[in-house]
Amino acid sequence: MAVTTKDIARIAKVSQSTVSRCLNNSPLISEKTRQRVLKIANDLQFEFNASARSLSTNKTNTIGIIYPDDYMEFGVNLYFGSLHTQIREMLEKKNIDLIVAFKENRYTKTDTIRRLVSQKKVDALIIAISELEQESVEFLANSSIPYIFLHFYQQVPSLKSINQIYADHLYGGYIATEHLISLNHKKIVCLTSSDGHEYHLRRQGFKKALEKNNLKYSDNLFIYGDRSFESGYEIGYKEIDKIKEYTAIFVHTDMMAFGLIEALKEQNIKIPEDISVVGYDDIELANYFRPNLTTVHQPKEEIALLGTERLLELIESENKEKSKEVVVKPTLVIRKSTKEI
Amino acid sequence: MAVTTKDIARIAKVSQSTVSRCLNNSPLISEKTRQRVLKIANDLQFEFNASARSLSTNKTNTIGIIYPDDYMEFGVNLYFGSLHTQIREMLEKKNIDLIVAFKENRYTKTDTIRRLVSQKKVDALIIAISELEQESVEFLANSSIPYIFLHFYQQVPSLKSINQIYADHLYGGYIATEHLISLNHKKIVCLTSSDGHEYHLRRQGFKKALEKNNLKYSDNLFIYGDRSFESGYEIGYKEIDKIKEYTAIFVHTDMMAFGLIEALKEQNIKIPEDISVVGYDDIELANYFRPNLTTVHQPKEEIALLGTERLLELIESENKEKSKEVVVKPTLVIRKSTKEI
DNA sequence: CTGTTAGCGCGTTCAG
DNA sequence: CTGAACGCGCTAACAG
Repeated sequence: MAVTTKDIARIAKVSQSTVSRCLNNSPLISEKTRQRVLKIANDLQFEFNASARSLSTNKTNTIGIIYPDDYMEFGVNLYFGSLHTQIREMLEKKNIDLIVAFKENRYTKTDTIRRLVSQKKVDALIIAISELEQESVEFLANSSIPYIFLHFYQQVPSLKSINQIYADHLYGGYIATEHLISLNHKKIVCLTSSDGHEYHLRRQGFKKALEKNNLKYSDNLFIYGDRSFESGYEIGYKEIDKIKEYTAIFVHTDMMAFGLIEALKEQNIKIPEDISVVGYDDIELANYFRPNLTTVHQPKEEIALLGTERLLELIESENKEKSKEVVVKPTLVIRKSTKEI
Repeated sequence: MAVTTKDIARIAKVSQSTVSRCLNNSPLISEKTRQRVLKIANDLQFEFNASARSLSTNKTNTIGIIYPDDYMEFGVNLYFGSLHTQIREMLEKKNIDLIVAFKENRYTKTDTIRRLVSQKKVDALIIAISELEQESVEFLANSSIPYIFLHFYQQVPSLKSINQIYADHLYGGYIATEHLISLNHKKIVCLTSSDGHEYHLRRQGFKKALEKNNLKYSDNLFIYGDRSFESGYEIGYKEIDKIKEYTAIFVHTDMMAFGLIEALKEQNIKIPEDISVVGYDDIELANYFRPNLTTVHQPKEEIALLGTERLLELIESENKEKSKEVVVKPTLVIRKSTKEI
């Protein structure tokens, strides 16, 4: 049987409330009884009953994180892995547990965010998905729970502003393209994805760079894939004629870039001699594939760090009104898949 | 403010316990009041307060999973990704939340398993690490909480047996080696890891296959790395002279195999023409790297499935006495990195 | 079928 | 400084 404060009280011959005070470092306790009680608690390996404590303090010491449904898909997983590491690190320091979840239960079709909050299972929520129904966003905004969006960048008109931190994808698209242009490439094509607002922004960055450099822009410059290795590979064959007309290609996910490169290699097209390739994400794999991929580094560590910091601040300060948006800039990592012409 | 059963009771003009009964599908409630109460609860988007409920039922509807500390390292992450997917799937059906944790808090140096159990934060525990202090194992065995070890295969002498499910690594080592032998390879070397009991077993399987086929075995046939891509790559250079003496190499992790292959390619050694390579793990990446890797498939989906199934069974049946060990066999996936000579 | 009561383990007044 | 008493929200006897 688990040991309770009552048990300790009986053994120490004090009241249960005294035990509670000792264990919570209340100042109004004599040093002597504190020592005695602490010793007993220690000997018995006492731990508070989390439910009871939560019930009376209204704090669970648990936070929830909502991951995208395709979290476990290859590539996505890689992307979030390092984010998760950062978050873990910070929570560990505060001894906060982490419930991982997805926005919807696929069987019962219930909204997990709403459930976790309403059930008071978590003290705060990290939303690590980039798209969320307005309804859920409003629910959160109207609830009293602290939350932070990582990777969210859509305005919800009915709300002034929400706590969020995200990368500047337009800028990422811009610097990738600028890099190619600086290497004298003038014929640049783009492999992107039709779903996901971030890809839209990356396309805009691409366009902006072209226009700034007086290169001709057209919607025709986009080839659409689904972000996966397989998709890149397939397009490397299907669209080979089109791709051959260009000297450089900007691919909107590293995984697609790897697939594409593989297909091109198989068709005896050399990277970067025949065509330069820039990826996006900078997943760890970019170091392993040959040629090492030049890519846009997503500042995931920074996002996780700043986001979690902010969240902990919100939890502790009870000062939930001030909402804050932070935009962080991606950077370009130049490796071996791009070359001057 | 959150709505409680008391609020509903007030509105419905019944007692709080009636509300509780309705919401818990108690048979002793008239259809009429049930409908009325349910409607109100629904309109108010009522959810039970998890802490209060746990406190009185002694169930949290949350289970914990303990991952290895290097979870986020590349490769390990990949390995556990698909395991996680399976687990999620099953828990979702039962509407059980998942707390992910590591066995020790690196800051406070406290034992997470003990804490989660003692605090009663979880109803059950999945231990997805392959090594654990005997002390913790005993703690679990003596606690009344259901738990299951995935990937554990060490006997704890003081205990009769524990709930565990694991892959047969000796067999895995055996079939990989047998495959090479069946392709007429007689000079086979092995790239393994010194830490981790599973690698020891894989080496034993290797030895067994050699001996069964009357091939000379010696401890000299082992090269030791640290399981990473980098390690495989480095060894591909450092040990090149040794490796060249063999026609096949059995590498104990896919990631090391990829690193090794890369290094060999750079030295103009062709796979599989010059040397056949068999990996171990069958991570998804094995489909992407060229040549596609022949490897031993870890039955991770099966482990996750059987393990979680068993755990849910334990939770529901309260029948925790019967412990059970399940061993699952890995299989060989033949791709392009091995060749007959 | 329904209401009343006690209790889960802990924090927190309120007295002393 | 300490103890008695109450409440957090819910389930589970026990009476009717």
